[in-house]
Amino acid sequence: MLSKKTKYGIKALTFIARQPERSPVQTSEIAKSENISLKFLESILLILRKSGFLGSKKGKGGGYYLIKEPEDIKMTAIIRVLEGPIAMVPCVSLNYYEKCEDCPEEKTCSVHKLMIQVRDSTLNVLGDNTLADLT
Amino acid sequence: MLSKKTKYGIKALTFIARQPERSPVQTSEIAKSENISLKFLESILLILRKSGFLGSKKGKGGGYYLIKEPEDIKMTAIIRVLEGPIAMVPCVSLNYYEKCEDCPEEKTCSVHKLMIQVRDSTLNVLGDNTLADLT
DNA sequence: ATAATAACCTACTAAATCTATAGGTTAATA
DNA sequence: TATTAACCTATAGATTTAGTAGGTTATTAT
Repeated sequence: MLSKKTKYGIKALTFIARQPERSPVQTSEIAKSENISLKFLESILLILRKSGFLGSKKGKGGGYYLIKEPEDIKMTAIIRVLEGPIAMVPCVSLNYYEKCEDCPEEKTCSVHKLMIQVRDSTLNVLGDNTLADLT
Repeated sequence: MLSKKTKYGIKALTFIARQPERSPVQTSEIAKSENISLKFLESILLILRKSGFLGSKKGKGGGYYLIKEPEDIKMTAIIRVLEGPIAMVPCVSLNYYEKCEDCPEEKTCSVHKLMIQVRDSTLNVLGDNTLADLT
């Protein structure tokens, strides 16, 4: 299940990407328009800024803006930052690999075998989609 | 992230499917071999029996056995029973559909658009794989 | 019959995670 | 100088997960 954090994060990024101009968008505007708790959204946008997706400007007329072009922002990158690993088990994760305690060898593990396939197909979809595709 | 419940369930089913004979396999044998808590595994196998994947036999020489051929058991079915919806958001779930409270219209929702693609690709993988493929 | 076995059932709990709130501080603008 | 909006820290309620505890029921072997 996708967390609300990730869900709201994607919605917010899409909202910003949809702006006709590149001027900063305020958190409150996004929160209101997308029905997201203001404080919760604040923390999400902060993460996205620190991860290099957004720039920010303080004070009146401030807000958040995209640093790169929507075409250059892959959904894999966004989801990895907000949700964590794309793989459904750590032992098939490319970016967050971890060995299973219970499993003696991955080669013969049925879950491993299956989840590699799921990971790859998900990775294909998320790698093919950019923010621009969701606009 | 895949729950341990589902992970263990798949492992247990694979273990049973791997048996050369169709005689019942005891929970304790699976638990020991796959490093799974006995009591936890008991509850999982119970679900799988009630869902029609396994048959059971009580008393000495009893245990669980497959009701259908491994080739006829799709991974979609197993995962839906143990994990719940395959979709990452309820609004794109085929079997557990639910409208999002925050989202006024799904048509223009970027998350919806993306998650439909993820759902379909995952569904393809899980629908193509049967228990026999993981043996 | 009786003892042993293994599935079956109910209830509970510790831990982790998620979602959100509260209450501020800092920097930029009017 | 006041206002604005990002930034930061801490906390708390709710939910889910993973597992434990302690039994009952049905089948088989002695």
